[in-house]
Amino acid sequence: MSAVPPPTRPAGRMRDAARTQAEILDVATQEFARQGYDGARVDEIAARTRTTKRMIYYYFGGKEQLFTAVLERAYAEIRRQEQEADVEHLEPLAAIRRLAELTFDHHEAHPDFIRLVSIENIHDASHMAASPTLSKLNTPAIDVIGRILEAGRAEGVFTAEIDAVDLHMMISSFCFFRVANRHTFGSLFGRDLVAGGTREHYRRMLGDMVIAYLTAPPASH
Amino acid sequence: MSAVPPPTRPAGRMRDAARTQAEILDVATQEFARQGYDGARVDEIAARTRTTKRMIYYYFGGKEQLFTAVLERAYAEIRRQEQEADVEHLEPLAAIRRLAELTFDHHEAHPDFIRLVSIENIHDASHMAASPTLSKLNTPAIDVIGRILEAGRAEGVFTAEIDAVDLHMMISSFCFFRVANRHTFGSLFGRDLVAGGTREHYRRMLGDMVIAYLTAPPASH
DNA sequence: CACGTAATGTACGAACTGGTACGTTAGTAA
DNA sequence: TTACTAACGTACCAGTTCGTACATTACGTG
Repeated sequence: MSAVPPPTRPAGRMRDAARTQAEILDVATQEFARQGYDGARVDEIAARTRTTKRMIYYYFGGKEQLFTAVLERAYAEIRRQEQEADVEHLEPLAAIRRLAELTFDHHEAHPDFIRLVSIENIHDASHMAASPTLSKLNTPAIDVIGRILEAGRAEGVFTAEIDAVDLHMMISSFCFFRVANRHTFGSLFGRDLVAGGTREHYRRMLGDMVIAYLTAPPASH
Repeated sequence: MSAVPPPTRPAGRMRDAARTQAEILDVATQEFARQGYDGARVDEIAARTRTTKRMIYYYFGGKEQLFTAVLERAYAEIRRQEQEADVEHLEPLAAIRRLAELTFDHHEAHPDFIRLVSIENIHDASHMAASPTLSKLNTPAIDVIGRILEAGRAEGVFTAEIDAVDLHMMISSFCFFRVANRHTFGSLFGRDLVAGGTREHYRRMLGDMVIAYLTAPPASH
């Protein structure tokens, strides 16, 4: 019978500022996403870390700044993935559908991020407003959409008069709602929007919706 | 110089259970919507009431049950308004557009309700799940959409194969996102989705989107 | 190998927060 | 009028929660 082994640290340096900070951010992201800003506990975040609460204040200053740091890292990751998206070599119709699908997949793959955004909206985006990093965040996705829209209109396949930001909003709202509101929606209508087999169904619905809007005969507007 | 007058009660009975409960629910709705569940303070709710904290526990039992009661009343009000909607005398196309507009207007008019739903989703709809009132809530809007869809297909104007719940989701997602995410969206893209002059713009966009989807030529699906 | 500093751990406190024990009063029915 | 109960108020507590003072140690540098 061996005693419970003491919690082993990952090999390497015992003191590693970068790793400690990253670990705190990882745990804090989970904790904030699951419990909300006020629901999350600094002690709980610390306990789930290899280090102590002292380090949270040492590196981040406080709960508020920790949450801001969590948001900043989450958005940075989004932007990174957005820049990887390569759809501009496609025909405008295919490009838009592909972009919508990438947005769709991204929302489904990052429910914690969706929750953080919901939480930040409950707080009137006060952390974002106070963060130079976040308020000056440029979003490459908008430029991509803008160029596709331009190409599509030049070719005559897009009839709708909509700009890039609004189209991005249309796509995001569908993807965001499906993930963010799945609990109340499921409870009210008995339908799990994120259930296994439904993914392709909603993915196609989104693409069809966006394409239908962009290509609708002008009469119906 | 007269002293500050003691807080005068509204005329009538001094002790009125129904009025006290309603007042607590009013304040609690505001407080929960603005601060979130964990951010809201029972003491603060009580302080903003004509009565004391003791009454909250007397009538509702605790913070958790108070939040559930707030949710129940908010959803009851929604259902009441849904039942007033009278669109089935219209042509299918006009009926759907009108229904979408009513949903749109309702979301814009009740931002507190939107926030409560966001908050409840952060908590995985646990209060709804525990409330018999809320989990057995039937939603007349779905039946209305179902009948309009049927009529529209019978007339041949609707080509899309979509059921009532999914169409409701499509409409709700647009309306919900616009209100719920206006803060982060505004911060990121510098566009206020709920600004004064933009209402008609987004209202039309929603209607066009839904109609375009429902009437799109089958080839594009 | 000494030494300075960044990095870390321990212990603790002040304020807050949900909840309750206990006492009081307005309204009502007989 | 009297007596009873629903409705209400005050004071308080126990546990929690963010934050910090102080001590300590690993690690790079010369």
